[in-house]
Amino acid sequence: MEDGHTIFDYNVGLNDIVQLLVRQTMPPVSLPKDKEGELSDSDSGCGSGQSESDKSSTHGECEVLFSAIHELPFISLFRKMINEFVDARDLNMGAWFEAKIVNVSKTPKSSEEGSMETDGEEEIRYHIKYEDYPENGVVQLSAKDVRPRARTVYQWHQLEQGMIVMVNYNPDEPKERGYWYDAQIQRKRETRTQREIFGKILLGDAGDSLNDCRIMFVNEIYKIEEPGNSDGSAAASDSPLKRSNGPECKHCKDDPKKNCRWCNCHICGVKQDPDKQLLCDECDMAFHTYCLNPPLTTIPDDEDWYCPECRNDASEVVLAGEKLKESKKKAKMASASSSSQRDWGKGMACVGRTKQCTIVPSNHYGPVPGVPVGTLWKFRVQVSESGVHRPHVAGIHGRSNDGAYSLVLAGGYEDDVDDGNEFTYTGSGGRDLSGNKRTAEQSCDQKLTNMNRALALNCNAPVNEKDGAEARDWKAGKPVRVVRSSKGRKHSRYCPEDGNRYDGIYKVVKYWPEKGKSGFLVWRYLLKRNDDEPAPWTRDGKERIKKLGLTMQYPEGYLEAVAAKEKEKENKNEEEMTETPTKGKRKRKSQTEEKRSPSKNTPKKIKVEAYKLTKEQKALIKEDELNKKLWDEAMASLSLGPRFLNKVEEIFLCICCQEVVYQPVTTECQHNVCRECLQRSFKAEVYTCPACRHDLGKNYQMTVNKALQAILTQLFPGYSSGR
DNA sequence: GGGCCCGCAGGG
DNA sequence: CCCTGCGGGCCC
Repeated sequence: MEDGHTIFDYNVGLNDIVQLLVRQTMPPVSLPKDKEGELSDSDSGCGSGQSESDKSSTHGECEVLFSAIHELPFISLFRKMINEFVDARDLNMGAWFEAKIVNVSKTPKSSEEGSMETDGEEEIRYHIKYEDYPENGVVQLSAKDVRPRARTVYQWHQLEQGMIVMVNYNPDEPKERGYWYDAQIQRKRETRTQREIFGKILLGDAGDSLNDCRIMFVNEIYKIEEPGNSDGSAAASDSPLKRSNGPECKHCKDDPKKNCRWCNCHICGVKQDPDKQLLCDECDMAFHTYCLNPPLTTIPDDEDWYCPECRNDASEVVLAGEKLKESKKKAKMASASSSSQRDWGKGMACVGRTKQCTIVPSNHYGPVPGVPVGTLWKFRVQVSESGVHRPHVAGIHGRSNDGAYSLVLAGGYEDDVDDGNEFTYTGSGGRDLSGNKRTAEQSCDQKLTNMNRALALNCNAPVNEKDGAEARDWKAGKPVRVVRSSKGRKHSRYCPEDGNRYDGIYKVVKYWPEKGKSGFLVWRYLLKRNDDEPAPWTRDGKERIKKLGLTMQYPEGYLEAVAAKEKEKENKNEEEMTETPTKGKRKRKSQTEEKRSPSKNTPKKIKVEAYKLTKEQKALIKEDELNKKLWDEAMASLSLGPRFLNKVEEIFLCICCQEVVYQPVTTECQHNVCRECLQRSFKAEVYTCPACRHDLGKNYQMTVNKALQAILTQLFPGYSSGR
């Protein structure tokens, strides 16, 4: 994002997924005042195990390179250094390569604020050329990344634990020859047949370090040359024997006869015409100009070139301050051509979910654990979030080859009758929804497809798409969760006065096609209640609702937002009132004010019946000794009644998948993670606890906490299905 | 109070 | 990807 722009400038909406990269601020380039201090920096790998006093003793007997530079006139220093053989670090890999100094320059050290003010400090830049990579040209490096060429190979007996040396290592293929890295020796072992050295590979600024790496080439371990501590200038001016690196290409092992799509043309792999191979600036793969489609006759002039796989369509890129491109889907929607100026971003008409029910899968039959009969939500979107009825608008939720999981009674069809324990319901379809509508007049016959077929499958009888069917044993049919909406109140006295209420489980007794009032064929269903939990309109049901403290649920922040709006309105009214004081009419309390007060007070006023654990559940909790602390915390919430389960869900949420832990592994650092999630982490070579980054070790034994799994399955029956 | 029509979620 | 839909807020 550009400075001064907000998420809104990019038209990012609720629930959009965006990818953000934190922009790196360039670290200030600095040169410590004391050169010695810099060289003893353990990260640079220099110093090779010398004591501090040893290091300072080198001062004074230095040769030109790396000596107390600012004491010499710069020009003479420059002359003496040029053409010296050095090892230079590749800042990306952290490995050292043979190089030659071609120039030395002094640049003022820039201070942290980026001002060009110099405080007398200057930085020496070495301009070097890698011997084996002439194509890299001249590279500028600071002093810590350049040092005298290594020339002393250690004898086996000279190697000791703790020493810092230069070794050949291949991080990708540890048994193969690789590049030259600094390493600290961690272990040395000798058997009759083998000599083993294990070390910590030091990557300098390119990365951390790699622990416990087996060094394959123990006869080629080099001493790191001390700056200025050489046996005369010969060593620095004669080219020492070249060290051998691993093959450049790990795919073809540099075999010139093998075609290779990695180190040569990515399309044909043929090792010819290197001058006609273009390098992609993104993936670094090479491409023959003539292998491209269409082929290029000349090398393009552009500074950057991207291969067909990496090239971005410029018209798809969103620039700073530009709005996101409309999706193809949205472009096709009727709204695209509409000239409506309405702001659909406000209110509950078009909001997306902010939560998702994960304790049961979307194709779950039966009650949702933790949601008792009588639960009341203001908006359909909340019912969706709860998992009781997932579609935002649709009346039936189901799958045409499985069955229906839930439905909403909202009086959408006037044919329907409802006497609470039994109701008739009309299927969906048969309407012309063109013009981006969600509902319309019945304008053609309904078919027993989609949700209509789904609901038919709940009936305990073979499906009949022509005549319908009646259940042999209606209670044996698949259960349907039923929600009644206040919108149905005009036809049914069983619907709530406000909002949407979960009324329990019903079953399909029969279904049949008939001519509706519209004159078109509709599918009709008879459903009958089959739930042990008392219905909300019964005396028992009302009592239970009271006991459980079930009150209207509003979306987070909704009441506050409405109250603020109301206040604004009243302020306006107030002004008008003062202008006409004679009317003196007492203002009616606003509707929302009336609603808010009872719901706010309920937790205190009405004592909620505590959640009751069965004996077995209690025993299982006790058995889960590893999580005693967490269970103690959860048990303190038993008094919340059904909300106890929300607490448990929160406590045992897997930090990786954000669902209740499944086949949980309880780590030694007291966190619970799904075994699968932890395995995924290990596969990515991250061996730490996902919750706290405590190191678990590569060989960590993942033991599923069986007691925890058992109790969670009891509390959330069915939560593990589909995982 | 009723018509209009939007985004969203979900199935197919 | 397309199709479907017993919501819901704003405007007339």
